Amino acid sequence: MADITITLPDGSERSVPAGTTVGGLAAAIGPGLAKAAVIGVVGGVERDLVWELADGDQVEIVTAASERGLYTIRHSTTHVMAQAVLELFPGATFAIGPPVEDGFYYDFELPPGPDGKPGTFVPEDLERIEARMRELMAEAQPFVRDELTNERAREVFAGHRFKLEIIDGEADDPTSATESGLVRTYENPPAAPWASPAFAGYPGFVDLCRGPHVPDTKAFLGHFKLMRVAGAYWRGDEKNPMLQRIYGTAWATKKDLDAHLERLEEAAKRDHRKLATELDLLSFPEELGGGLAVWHPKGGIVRKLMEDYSRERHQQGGYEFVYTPNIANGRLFEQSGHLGFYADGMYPPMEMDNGVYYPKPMNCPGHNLIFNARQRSYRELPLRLFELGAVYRYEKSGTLHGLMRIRGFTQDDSHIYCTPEQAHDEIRSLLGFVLSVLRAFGFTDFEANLSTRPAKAESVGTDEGWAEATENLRAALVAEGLDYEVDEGGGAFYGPKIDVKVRDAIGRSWQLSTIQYDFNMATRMGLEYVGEDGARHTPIMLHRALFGSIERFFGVLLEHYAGAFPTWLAPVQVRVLGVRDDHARYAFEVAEELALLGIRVDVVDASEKLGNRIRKAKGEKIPYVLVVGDDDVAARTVGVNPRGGDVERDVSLDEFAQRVVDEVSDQSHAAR
RNA sequence: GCCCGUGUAGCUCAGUUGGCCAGAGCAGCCGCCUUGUAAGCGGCAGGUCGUGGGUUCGAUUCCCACCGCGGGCUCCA
Repeated sequence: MADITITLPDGSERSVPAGTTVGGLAAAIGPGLAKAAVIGVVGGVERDLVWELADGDQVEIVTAASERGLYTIRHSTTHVMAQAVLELFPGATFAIGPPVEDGFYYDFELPPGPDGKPGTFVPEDLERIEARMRELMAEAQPFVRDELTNERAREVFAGHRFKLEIIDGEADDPTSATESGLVRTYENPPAAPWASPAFAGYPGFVDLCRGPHVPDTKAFLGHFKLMRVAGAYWRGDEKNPMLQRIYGTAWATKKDLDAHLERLEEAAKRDHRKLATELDLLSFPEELGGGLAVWHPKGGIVRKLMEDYSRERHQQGGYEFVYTPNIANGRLFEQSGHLGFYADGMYPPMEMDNGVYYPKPMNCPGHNLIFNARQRSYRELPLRLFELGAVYRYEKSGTLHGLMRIRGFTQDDSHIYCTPEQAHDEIRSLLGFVLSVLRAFGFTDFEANLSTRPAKAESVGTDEGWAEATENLRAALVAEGLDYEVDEGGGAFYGPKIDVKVRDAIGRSWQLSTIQYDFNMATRMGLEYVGEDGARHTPIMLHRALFGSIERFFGVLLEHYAGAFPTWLAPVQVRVLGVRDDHARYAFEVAEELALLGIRVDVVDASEKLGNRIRKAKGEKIPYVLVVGDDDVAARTVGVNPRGGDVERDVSLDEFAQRVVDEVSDQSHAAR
């Protein structure tokens, strides 16, 4: 047989016998790669290891170490899960089951129970399914690719209405594909035929799928765990039936799986709702209503420090401070467009004698009224209005989530009005300002999304306006050296935007800041300024939130620091403990001296053993515990027990005080 | 809003097949101890068992509804 020539990713060519498969090529390159190969990418298309290569193919071997390999493992694992479910629950059918970040899911519909409603999984079912999956994996059933005609596919999946919709092209499935009349499937031939066959002509499991898959149900699989069951609407539409979704996680090695589970545990430990209770920061009293929080003194001081710092920076940044009321006449929201576009997100109206009032869902209409309060000149632009504005939004009850998603919150909201000529520089400096403030709170790892114009019919403004605005945003991202992804068509109808995301201490990404153009509201609300030419012009209006929501940002910070706020933000910075009762007088003297320097300090008396008092202080994550005893009284010193550091004895009080003052000053100013 | 789960003291949790006054640790309060770097000892107090119905001789336990919370879906101009 003649040889064929294959091109590898490094550009090198290799001759192999005709009929060589992807797996065969991997073996020809080396035994290590043969073992590690999960799939191949042939001419840009992912293929199974048994795929036969053709002369001239460009081939890349994909291993489990790569993102694509891992995706394949997760995708194959979810097939095995579907097989287990369909076998264990006769009459069950299935919808889609793609790999997702960290794992996979599959959506099922179970046969109706005695009440006529579709069945549901109970948590114990997950154990049964997982056990069956491990048995199926042990059988090493091959993943067998096939292509069927539409007619044949309709016969095979006759009992599976969701699959029929996919075959007919009515529903999208990211992992299956129908094209040119042929339907691709993968079969897993079982060791013994199923008791109640679910697919015409097959002894066991077959699924619509474009693949590729691992070679068989044993290879690369097995490091997985079924995590939870949840409801999910078919095709993501709440008008459609709700299916039962099972989420799982799967990894290439046991080590990776364990590391993932540990990360989840770590995240659970950092959960801001748990820490908020433990550290007495804030609470969500049931009596107050869903999605509403009260701030306790310890949380209140941290919030105040955040807000003080924000105000200070904004003042330096050329912002002007404004205040607008919490409710407004419905006419304002008619004019701004909120009642037209955003009514679902607003609290219901209050009837008053002279009209209907709504709690404000956003601050922009109020700020626009300030702009409109008198005639504006180009000489006063850019005009930057800033407010820590409380807003209320009606979030559906099922979406509420601690501080991250609440109904009453405070935006650090700014609206900037400038001339078209100023926009480029203004956005550039705005983005720099945003990043600088975020850095002061300990975030160093940023990413951004640039969202562009949605379908024209849904959006306002001119092509030129959108193009220039988008270009200004892009230029700012480039100038700041920020990694960004373009979300094509992801902008709001009124303008393009940048969303800034940060990575926290355990690598999670949080979307915080946003910078948005608004081509809509300036026109709707008749904003105008008089230009150098004496004519009236519509200003460029920008929305900008930095923390986004003070509440949510606080929650993110709390999780980022795992409750251990840096000294400048810690509710209590220093706790003084006298060794015995008779050191109390000196302990208070120490506290007083520190307090005079603006340090937040408290004293706990000696009614408990020192060790226990230290333990409690550590539990409260206080940055510095000072222990004072006989030696310290005599020499005006302190014993310093810092959070996460070693104990230091006989430190002069003045020296310690200076250290704390310097540390606070350095930390809160580091980003400038 | 929809699906599943869950709801016992301020917090973390026990409470066998429905059966006498519902338990523990921590936290709180009161004593004792007088203490040098992550839990000294004793006592006291604290609960309409989420709320409201129902079944039952009897309900924290079983059923229904509602509310809150958790995980998802949807939503987030």
